[in-house]
Amino acid sequence: MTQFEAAFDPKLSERKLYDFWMEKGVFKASRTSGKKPFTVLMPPPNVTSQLHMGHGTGYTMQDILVRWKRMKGFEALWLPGTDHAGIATQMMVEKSLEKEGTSRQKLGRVAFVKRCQDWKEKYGGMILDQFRAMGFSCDWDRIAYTMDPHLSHAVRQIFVTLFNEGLIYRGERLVNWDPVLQTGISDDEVESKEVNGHLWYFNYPIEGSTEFIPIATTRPETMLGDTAVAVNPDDERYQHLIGKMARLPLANRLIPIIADSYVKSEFGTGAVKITPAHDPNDFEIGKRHKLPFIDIMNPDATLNDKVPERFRKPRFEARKEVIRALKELDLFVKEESYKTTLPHSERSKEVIEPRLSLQWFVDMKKLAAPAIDVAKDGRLKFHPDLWKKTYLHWMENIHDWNISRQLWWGHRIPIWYCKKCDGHTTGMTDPSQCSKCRSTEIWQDEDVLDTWFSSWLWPLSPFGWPDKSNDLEHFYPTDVLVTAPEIIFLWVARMTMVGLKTRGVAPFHDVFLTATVCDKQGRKFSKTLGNGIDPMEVIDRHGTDAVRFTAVQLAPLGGRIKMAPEDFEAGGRFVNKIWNAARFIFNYMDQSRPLQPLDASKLSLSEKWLLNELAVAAESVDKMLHAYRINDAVEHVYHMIWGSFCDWGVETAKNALQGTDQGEKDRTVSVLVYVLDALLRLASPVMPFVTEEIWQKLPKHPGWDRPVSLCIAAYPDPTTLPRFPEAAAQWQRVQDVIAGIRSVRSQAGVPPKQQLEAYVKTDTAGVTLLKAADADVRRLAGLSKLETAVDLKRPGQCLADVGKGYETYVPAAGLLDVAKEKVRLDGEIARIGKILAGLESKLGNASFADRAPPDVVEATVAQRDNMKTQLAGLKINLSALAD
RNA sequence: GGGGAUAUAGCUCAGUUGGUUAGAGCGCUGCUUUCACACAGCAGAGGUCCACAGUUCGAGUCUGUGUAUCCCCACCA
Repeated sequence: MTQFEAAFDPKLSERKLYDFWMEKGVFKASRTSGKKPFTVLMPPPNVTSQLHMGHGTGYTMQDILVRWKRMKGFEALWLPGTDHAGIATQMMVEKSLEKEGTSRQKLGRVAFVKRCQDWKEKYGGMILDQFRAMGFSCDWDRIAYTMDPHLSHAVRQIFVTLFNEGLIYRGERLVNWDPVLQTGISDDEVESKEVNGHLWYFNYPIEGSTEFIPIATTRPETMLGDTAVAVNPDDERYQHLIGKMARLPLANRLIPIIADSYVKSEFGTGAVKITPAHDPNDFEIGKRHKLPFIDIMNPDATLNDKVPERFRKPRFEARKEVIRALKELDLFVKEESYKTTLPHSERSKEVIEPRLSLQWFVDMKKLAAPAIDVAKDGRLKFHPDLWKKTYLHWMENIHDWNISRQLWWGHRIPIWYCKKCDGHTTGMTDPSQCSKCRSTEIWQDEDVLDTWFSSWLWPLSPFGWPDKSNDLEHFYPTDVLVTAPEIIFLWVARMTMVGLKTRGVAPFHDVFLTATVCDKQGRKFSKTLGNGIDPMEVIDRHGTDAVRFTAVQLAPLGGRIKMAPEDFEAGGRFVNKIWNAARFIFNYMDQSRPLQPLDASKLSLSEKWLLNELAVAAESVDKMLHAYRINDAVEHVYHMIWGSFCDWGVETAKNALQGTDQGEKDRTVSVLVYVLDALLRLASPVMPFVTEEIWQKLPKHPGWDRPVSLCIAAYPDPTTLPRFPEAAAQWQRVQDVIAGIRSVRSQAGVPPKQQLEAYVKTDTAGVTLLKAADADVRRLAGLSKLETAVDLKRPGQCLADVGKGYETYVPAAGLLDVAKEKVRLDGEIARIGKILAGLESKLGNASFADRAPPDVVEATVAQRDNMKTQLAGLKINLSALAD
């Protein structure tokens, strides 16, 4: 006899079952199974990261989809992996070096890269262990890492391909320079933040005149790199100065006063200092007017030797020094408070310094065009749809992508420069001579590639691209990508572009953007706020199934998820409920008698209703999952199990189970097990552990398949599940009567234990139904006696419930509080009266009958009549109270 | 500055193409410790669906305006 413990122990069960799944290889995807593939790419987490509730929720959604498809008979592949996370990892390693009192410079490149690898080996696996704890059903045999040899090979291939097509080029540009990390970063790694700054006003003397030109700036220190002052060509105040020279204070250089329509006369003084090497706008103006570019900063954002010694300090100190110096010269005019938005580095949080440097770029325009098309014509869909606009907006205004990073951790740029000529050499193997002049004096670029330049190949490289592997042919394109909206540009858009470029097909047809997980105040989880929830901690407390269930139940399509640690209690209760329902059924199961197949001719009304509910629920779940409305699907599972199965199905079964008829007992258990089996299947993708634990104890039901694990058992198919719509509607009527009696009982303060008698006046069909369900009604409503008739005479003193198609009387001598009952009936009469009045006036409106569709009018009439009957019934009962 | 989203019960949210008496979970109140489960059962209270105007026989649902909150994008020194 199978043991059924009094309570489900997640800790014990989870480890055991995950090992069991691994051992049986149920998550492995095979190319040769003949099944249709369903492929999902796991967005590779950074090797450095820890599992947080964002992963917890987003990845659980993926797991649900994958498990669901697997059970539906697809060859489901969920591909796991990690990302080397260039900047993040390098930052972590540098920090730990700093603690040791050393630095990457002291260590040297080779040793430093080794340290990064060690770091990855040590900490890289932690998040994956946490994924196992979450029960994720990925194919671990296929795990990929962006620095794996064959993935690195793919990176090199795409670089070489794009370079040869002229889509990768080197240029001196103003890039977003992170002075802390000392590398350029892409536009997408920059975040604008509003800061309280100042606007300072200075005077620049005009050469050969006593006049001054006043300028305003938020960054006085950059004036040392000014190479012009610009005014609007139509600005009358400055017409006479255009073409003259100003003497740049402190630097003591002559700079021209130029006219450019970029300048807004109404802002500041209408005259702008131009620093082409340190401001993106000034850079453009500098190019237009062929101005000199003077770079006055070192990589760490201290001012360099292009400026007088006094100012060679960190940029913000230099700023103060410049102001002080201008005051000394009496050129300082005034200071105003000013709110402005400044670019900050996403990683180091430091203010970005626009810096002139030589970088490698990808020309994105050509790559973007097909990626725009697929989104527009629906080959690529977004869920929720509104993200399509965001995607298209970015694609249509795409900037070239700076892919070089002045880091050591990453894929080194496969370009060799020549000492003899200006040749750039690349190729799939390291060259030994310059491709242009054949010189052997060549050296490789010191920089590495942006991490995203490897992650954009995620739909390709793990499957073996650029080789034409069977895996690639089989699993590409993948099906759905589930990820956070923050990385639509960084990742989703770029994967789409490179997928189309290399394969001609978008790498997925659906993109599901997850909601952001926030605390109850709607603030994003952040380390500094300390408002985050540690998934491992809540798993420890409530179990993985509870965490998975709660996380996805709270997650609507898009938007925000407000989450608190105590929310997971709800999931825990649900797990407990399922466990106990199963345990109850087990108590009545006799292992010596085999389960019977479903026999529709022998089913009771309530059983037909329950089976019908199951079919309806399975259909809803299927529909919701297809639409990626995972929270709604989970909600349906919850209501089916708790509301329909436990509250009604199991309760009504108790009559037979606790009765004496052994045949009826066996038959009832068989029906319950059939439904339970289906429900475990239905819930398995969401709560894989508790469902498997129960399912393994369950004897095989002849109505179901029995593979080694529930994870690969057939998902309930709404098209083949039996349905009994008529019986379901009939049982609904019985439920109404039961609910009415319970309500009356509760309002009269009669304890549940106290048996009552009830008399129901109803139509012929109702009488037949209630007679058939006599035992059920008596049990569920707590009756010692139930009498039904069409022409039932109202007993004397009684409580009454008047509903649709029936009137119930409960003799209440000694129970009845006349005053209270009168208040209740008055309330009911008022409520029904109001509804009736509304319906009457609707029907009285001539244009309603005229214009509303006939079925609506018909329904309204029927409802009006129903209300009329109910109202009359209530009034009779009210007057009878006087008896 | 541009674009987008949201506003429904104390809280978090459902509410499909306009059409029966606007729903759920949590919380709250009352009754019940009946042998699956008190992590439970049963019953109940609680909503002028942000405001105003409009379209319509009919609006939580469609349109406009306003208000509030949030997000994304953007080079005004």
